[in-house]
Amino acid sequence: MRIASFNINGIKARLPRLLEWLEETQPDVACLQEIKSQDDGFPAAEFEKIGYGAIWHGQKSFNGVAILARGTEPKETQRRLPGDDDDEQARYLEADVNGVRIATIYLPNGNPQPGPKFDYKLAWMKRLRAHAGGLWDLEMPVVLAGDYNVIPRDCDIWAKDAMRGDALRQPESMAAYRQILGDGWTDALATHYPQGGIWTYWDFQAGAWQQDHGFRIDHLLLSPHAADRLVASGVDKDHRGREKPSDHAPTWIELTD
DNA sequence: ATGACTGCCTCTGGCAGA
Repeated sequence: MRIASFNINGIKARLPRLLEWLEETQPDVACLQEIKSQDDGFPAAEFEKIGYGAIWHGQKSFNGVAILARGTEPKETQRRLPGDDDDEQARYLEADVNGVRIATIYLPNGNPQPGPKFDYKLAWMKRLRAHAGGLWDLEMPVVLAGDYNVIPRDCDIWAKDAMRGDALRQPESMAAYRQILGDGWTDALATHYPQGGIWTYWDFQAGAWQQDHGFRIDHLLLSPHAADRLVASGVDKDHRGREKPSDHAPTWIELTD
């Protein structure tokens, strides 16, 4: 079972790239972020045509998440991250697919920091940790897949000192991420690439892609029942180099059936 | 380094992204 996470940065602008990627790599589940579309603009029929069921949680202009499943309909279990009734941002969606609980996560960027946006990021991470605790208690395979907007380690970025003042690399956000791992969640790509050097994001600006100035911010976190089944993981890097790409590359894991 | 790119909705320029 292949489960992928892909921040597509606009589902309308990226539809050709997205359909091409689905047909080429045939993921069983695709967790999407930044669809930047309202619910009624979501191109569900396009996915149905190539055999994917879908659920989505959209928002005008920004954010927005979706889960696609090959040959089945994802069974929605949660539509928003609990813990703040005033939070209107579409950043979380969760479903069961073939016995695996899967969440698509678009964690707040948090810039500029310090400031209210960074406070929102840290509060959101606290809520995520609390909700993950409840999922842990299900004692089923759980995969928390998404754009975490956290660079976990020095070896997860092209230069040790790059992005130093950025919300993606602040001690508080890195510590909050480590805290979730400390609860027992497995960072799949860190397991397979302990030395780092594997990127999931390259900025559109300043020739970052051409110079391979990237970093790793898209993560798949696994509960013990999922981690036991983990056999492979990777990044579909070549899709970042195509025409009109997202600034993120698809990131995936393979679980045994 | 002030910016660089890109998508979105449209106040077609301002905002957000990372």
